[in-house]
Amino acid sequence: MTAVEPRFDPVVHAPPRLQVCGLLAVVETMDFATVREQVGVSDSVLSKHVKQLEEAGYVRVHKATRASRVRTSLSLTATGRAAFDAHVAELRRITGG
Amino acid sequence: MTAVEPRFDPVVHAPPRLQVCGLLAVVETMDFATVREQVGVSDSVLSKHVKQLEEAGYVRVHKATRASRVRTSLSLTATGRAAFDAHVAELRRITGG
DNA sequence: ACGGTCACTTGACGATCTGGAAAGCGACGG
DNA sequence: CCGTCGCTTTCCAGATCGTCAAGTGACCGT
Repeated sequence: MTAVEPRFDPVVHAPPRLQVCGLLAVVETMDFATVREQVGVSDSVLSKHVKQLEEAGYVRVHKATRASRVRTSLSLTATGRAAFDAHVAELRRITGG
Repeated sequence: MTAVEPRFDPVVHAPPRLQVCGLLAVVETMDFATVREQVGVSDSVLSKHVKQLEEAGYVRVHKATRASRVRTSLSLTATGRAAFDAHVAELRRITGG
């Protein structure tokens, strides 16, 4: 529905969020903790970036009880994938991909 | 798995500077005015970004009198090209390219 | 039931970064 | 001289960022 024209998306472009999107782009879902380790940031930092991605409608946050603990898992929404793809396309264009 | 450590270069990563580097990467030299038009920013903004790239040793600024006017032309230094290439490689890695 | 721990979340805060507007500046051209 | 061109610099106000500390809710051991 929402036409995603290739352009710079500041929500996606910030390094930590670009990494999160990049990780989520190749899997169906990834645990909060795993993303945090891969990105190499603190809980609070990841939490804040995830919140921004969530508010932009790019990431879905799912909480489920696993191993007697509430674990948070993240996944890209269709909108998020579109935004990420568009942004990557734009990056390639700019960087002479 | 060890946490992936992204070597983002903040000097190159900012949108306007990424664009400047992208432009300069495919030509030997480009006029200040042409870069300004391509990037779509004001004189002052471009000037400030160019200054940062220059201080990082990524861009060389050359002033020459042409048509009775001092024209400024920009070009990537070897260091700048290396930094840009490395950054683009990092972007591709992160974005799954 | 109660304190402690886990897995995040939120708030406070200082530091950094940006772009726009406008004044500055050196080199011509009239 | 004075004005214009082509940037440069300064001032400013807003946005963003990461750190640290405190907060929240669920669950576990005692």
